[in-house]
Amino acid sequence: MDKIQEHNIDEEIMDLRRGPWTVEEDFILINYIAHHGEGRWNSLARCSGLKRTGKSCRLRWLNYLRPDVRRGNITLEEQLLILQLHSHWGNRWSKIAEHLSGRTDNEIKNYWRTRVQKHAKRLKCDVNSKQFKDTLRYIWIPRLVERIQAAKIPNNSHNEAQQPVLGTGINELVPIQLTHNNNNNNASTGVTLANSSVAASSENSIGTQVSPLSNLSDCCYDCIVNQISSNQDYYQVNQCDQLSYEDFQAMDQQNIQLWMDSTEDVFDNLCNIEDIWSLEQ
DNA sequence: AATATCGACAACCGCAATAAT
DNA sequence: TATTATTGCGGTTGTCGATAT
Repeated sequence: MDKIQEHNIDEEIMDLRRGPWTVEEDFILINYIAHHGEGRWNSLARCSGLKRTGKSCRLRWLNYLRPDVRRGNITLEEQLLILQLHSHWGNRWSKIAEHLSGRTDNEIKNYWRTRVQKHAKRLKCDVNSKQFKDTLRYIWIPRLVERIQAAKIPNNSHNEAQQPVLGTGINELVPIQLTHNNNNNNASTGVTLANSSVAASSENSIGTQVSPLSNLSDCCYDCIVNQISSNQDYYQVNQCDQLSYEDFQAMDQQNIQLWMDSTEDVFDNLCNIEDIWSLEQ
């Protein structure tokens, strides 16, 4: 008899329930934990009267019922953190979740799969590919930073605070404007991160007021898709002047401080990414 | 109005690490 | 020390509501 059969028979004998939790079950679980504390999930499952596995009880509590669990839309700041932490740690969801107060690993994992991976598909590249990672790093993340900054500016006619939470991040993509003095891969490689006054402009070419989202979506997104899918180096200014991966690395070294300086306020209430990483060393 | 498809999220599963015996 | 039970993690699947056809 294989393991799966054995497992199913065990569940039948114990008459275990599966699938979505009912309000009554939630109530029982909350009450039990209120009186006995959390942990010892198997004995909790046995003693509480719930016809669930200990695993199932634990998951329900941690991902849904726990009082400090934060639910709802992922904020821009959280998106930024997730992208940055994922670039460092990969799919270590629980580790990433440690740094997003109230968010569960499951929620972050779902966010990544439904939002981020979806856009990798649209860009026709693998989510783990260098192409996509670079897109995140040099387009999506800086764009998020811009939007966070914009949302913090009071009385701004383009104030995005009215819409601080997005269902998706890629719609805010705009091409980063790079300047590039390619003198044989020396340190002269330069970059100008997209200027929010230009890139986040809410006017289109004919001066019509449009939402920051709509003016970015189709034209710019298609531009990115076309360029990346046709395997051109997107990060070029002069037509024959392409940036290599090494250029990217050098660029990052040179401009990371600039970028951090320009986004200093953004991180007021966030953990310092570098600190987090160094603590993990 | 009925059906199909999609997206978001909840829940399950297998496995590995750790704790308890 | 070996065995068993428990816990936690990451990948995957299932469910359900919204939207498109």
